[in-house]
Amino acid sequence: MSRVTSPRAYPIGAMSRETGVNIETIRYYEKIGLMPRPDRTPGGNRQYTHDHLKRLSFIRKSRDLGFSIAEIRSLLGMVDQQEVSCGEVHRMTLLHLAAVRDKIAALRKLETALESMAAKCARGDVPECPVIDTLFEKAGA
Amino acid sequence: MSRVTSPRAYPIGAMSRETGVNIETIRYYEKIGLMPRPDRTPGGNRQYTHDHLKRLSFIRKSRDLGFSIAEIRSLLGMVDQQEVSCGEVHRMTLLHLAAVRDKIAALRKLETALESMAAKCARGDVPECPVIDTLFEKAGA
DNA sequence: ATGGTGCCTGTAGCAACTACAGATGCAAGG
DNA sequence: CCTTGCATCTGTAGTTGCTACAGGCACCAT
Repeated sequence: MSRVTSPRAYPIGAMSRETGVNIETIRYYEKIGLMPRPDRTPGGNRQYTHDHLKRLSFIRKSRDLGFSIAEIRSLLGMVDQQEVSCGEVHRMTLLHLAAVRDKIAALRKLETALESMAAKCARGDVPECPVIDTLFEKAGA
Repeated sequence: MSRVTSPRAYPIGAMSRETGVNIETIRYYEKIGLMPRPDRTPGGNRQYTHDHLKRLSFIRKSRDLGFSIAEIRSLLGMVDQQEVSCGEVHRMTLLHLAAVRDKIAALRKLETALESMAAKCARGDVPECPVIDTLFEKAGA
């Protein structure tokens, strides 16, 4: 049995399996320039290296953290130019954090509104529905 | 001076002003069948009634509460058929509430992750950036 | 050689709008 | 009556971040 812990070249399916990014998405990242074009086999199949894998994994993690493609592009841009300004990265992270917190706050308000709407509900199969009424309230009249 | 508190017909701009829904979006709602086609002036301009206004306002509020177009379509469907099942509306509201809570929980995790990443940061203009390192960590190796 | 995956390109679709371009409508002032 | 200028009109394309085909070769094991 051969130990294949770190194969020389990964086909796209392996990349997908390793990172959890789906194949179409990997090709999409290539198309939009987030992932570099890899070498091809004589037949035209993509052959990725371990560096590609690391990069794709970076992208995946960043996406999971809610960074936009544009933000990731900018992070990777710094990495690629080997000019990572940690201050800049920190700034981006805080900006993103603030956006996340805003979203949480907005969703909490929404949660409260939905709760109070649902609480009013008699839940019967009656035509007078407090939820619908609430939505129609002060409808610009 | 004439009191124009409730004009007979609203042009699209008035609808937009009253509801805060922007003009293109109103036309879009018409195209996808959420808003009915209004009468037109001889020249072809849309002329909305107060009922249209109420409906658009309903849509706006529902969107603000995070209901999807599909959900709103279903709510309005019940209204249109004058068969509002309050139990059904209640069920939809709770479902939506659950989705909102899930989103909040996910964002909280994300918040924590971003906080801890940002906290590690020396913030200097150094090439070694803890944030970048974190993102590259365990990159599938 | 052949079978069955795996991979290829290219296009179209999803949500829910937004942003034009280029052409009219309409209402008020002169 | 006519001009001026904002309001609207239609239709198409762009946005974000993918996903889902269709129709066709590549690759590898037997």
